[in-house]
Amino acid sequence: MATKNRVPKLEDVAERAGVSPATVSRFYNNPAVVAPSTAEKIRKAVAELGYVPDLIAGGLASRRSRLVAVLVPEIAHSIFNDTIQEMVSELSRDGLIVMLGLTGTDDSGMPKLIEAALARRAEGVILSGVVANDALRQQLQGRNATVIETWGLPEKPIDVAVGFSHSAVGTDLARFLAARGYRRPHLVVGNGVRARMRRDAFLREWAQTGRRTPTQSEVDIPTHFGHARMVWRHAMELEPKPDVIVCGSDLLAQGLIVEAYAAGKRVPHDVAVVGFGNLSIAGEMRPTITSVDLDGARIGREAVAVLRRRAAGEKIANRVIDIGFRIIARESA
Amino acid sequence: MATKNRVPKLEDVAERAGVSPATVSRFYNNPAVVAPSTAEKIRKAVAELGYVPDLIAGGLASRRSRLVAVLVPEIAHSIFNDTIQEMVSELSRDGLIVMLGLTGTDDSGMPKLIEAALARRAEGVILSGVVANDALRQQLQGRNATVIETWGLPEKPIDVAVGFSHSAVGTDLARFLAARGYRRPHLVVGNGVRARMRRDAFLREWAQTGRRTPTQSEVDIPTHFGHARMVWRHAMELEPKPDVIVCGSDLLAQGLIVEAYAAGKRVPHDVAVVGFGNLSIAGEMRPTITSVDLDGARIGREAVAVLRRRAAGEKIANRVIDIGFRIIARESA
DNA sequence: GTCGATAATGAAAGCGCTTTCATCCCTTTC
DNA sequence: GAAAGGGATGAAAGCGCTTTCATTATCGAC
Repeated sequence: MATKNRVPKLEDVAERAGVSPATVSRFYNNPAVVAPSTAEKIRKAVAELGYVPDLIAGGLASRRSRLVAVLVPEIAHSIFNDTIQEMVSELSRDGLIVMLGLTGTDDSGMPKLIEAALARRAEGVILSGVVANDALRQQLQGRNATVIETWGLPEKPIDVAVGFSHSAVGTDLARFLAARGYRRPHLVVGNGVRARMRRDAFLREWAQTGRRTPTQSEVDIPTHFGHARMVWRHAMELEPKPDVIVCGSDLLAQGLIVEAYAAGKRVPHDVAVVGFGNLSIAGEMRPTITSVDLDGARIGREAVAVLRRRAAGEKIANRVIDIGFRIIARESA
Repeated sequence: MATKNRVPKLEDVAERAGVSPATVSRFYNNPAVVAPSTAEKIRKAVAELGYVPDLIAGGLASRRSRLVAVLVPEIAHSIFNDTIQEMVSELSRDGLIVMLGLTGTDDSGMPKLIEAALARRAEGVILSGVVANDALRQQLQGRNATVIETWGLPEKPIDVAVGFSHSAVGTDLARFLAARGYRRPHLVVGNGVRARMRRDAFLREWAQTGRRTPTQSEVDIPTHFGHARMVWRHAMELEPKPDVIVCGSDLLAQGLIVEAYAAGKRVPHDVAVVGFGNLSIAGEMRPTITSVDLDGARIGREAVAVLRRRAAGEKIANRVIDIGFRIIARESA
């Protein structure tokens, strides 16, 4: 309101406060060095003018974008949401903003989004999943952005990775179910890299014990509630019937329980079900759902922690951070 | 790889292609005016150098940030996710990036995030919900950013609003249930402005017909699956028992159906349930859930359409866009 | 009182682009 | 064949900050 029709700039504040632009800049970026009385004058001028610093100009001059790109396949039904939630909250605490990019479940949007992130000179790029494409790896390499791959544990990360071993999940799940006495698991496998890694490890482990090969259904990712009808029908047609259905997500597991109810069957009495992800519904469903707990929020926290250490100039010794997982035994299996 | 240890800039491309920097800039921003042969030389130089334009510098010079801020309360369980999904996809098609901000369910993070958005000279600020705080309205006003309030229909929008009338939902729901012959609705009300608007309108309409006042439970927002146990218990203790439970979200409705199953009751035979939001599960649950369809994706599309029209210099005649809603009658009520 | 150290500030040169204005060189047109 | 028009390009002045380096003021120590 003070000035007419013009967004006030640093210079205007400086003039009004009777100091040089350099001092106003310091007031924002290095307040410790400006004298309290001067700071007060500046604060007053800022308030009167309604000045908001232009971080675009600032970013150009300081070569710091204060921007972190977070790229995920999708957000509508996503298991990544806890991770995103945590990252966005944490980053904004540091004055960083996040650019959200949706790559599509097939990651086809990735190249353009990475280019967009680099074009904005993002200080960090956080990807869900491991980048397989070599050209992309190249492009990400050698920029001065921290690149964090999440939800997987690549042998050679582009830069840093935070996740857990999908193979280990498959193996442990096989052991867990064998130990509980299940004989005929049916695997519901999402058509994505990670789901297949779990499946393969499961099959490998299961074969070790000389049992017969589990049956399988394939579903599109993200697997969700609505897939349950088809999976249920398929599973119930099998002969012999499976005694446990291993799902790629808790939502699908929940859906199967509902199908069971609707069909007058009981979980786990007639068939057991195990989920994946340990979403809040897993503990809230009736029966509660046995699931694999992943702590998505922790992935977010660790990723941000890496960014912070980089910003502080620390070397990152451990470039592959395994946050592990836990199989949570509940009522459904 | 071509240059050692230095991110190539526009000038480097120009030099390598044997043209002036201005021409390279035009190659990106106004390709129609550069001669095909020149364009080819530039393309080659760009590829060899691995050049990526610096949009921060570009933004400063052109006064276009190509950034829009999307501010929502939370993302982990959010009904806004379809809207966000749609907006992000659409915007990135236009070469715009989105800054995602989480304001918290009480919107306490809003001021800082708005400041952050303005500091980046965001071209658009999309808020979920209507802004009540006057200081914030002021701050948003008069910048040259398009401000879009969503999911509500304020009388006086800050700039543009895209949403639907929560009061109308309440009224229609009351009529709908009355027409179906229900007598004793129990309302589950989230402790937020919008839920209360629906509740108040429902009560008003219900009172019109001279029926007795519905019972209520209050729950925290976002309302979700896990609230169902408590709500179910509460509802079943009422005397006389409600014949229909009206929920603030489909997830809660789904939870109630599961509680009913677990208690050996049937929906809608023993008690009916209606949801809100028409998430995909509403149509997939057994029984399918009667719900209020809102088309969150459409809100996203309309918001982006407004941004596009502004960018094209059009005047926005209709500043309050009502996308309406539909009550979808299904099995649960 | 003088000297050196320290704290606070200012002057000015960029940061890597965009865009206006001017220039040059071909086509057309009569 | 000259004038007019238009297409393609270049030169140069910023965009609004940050940051280095220099300068001035202040203070304690001798």
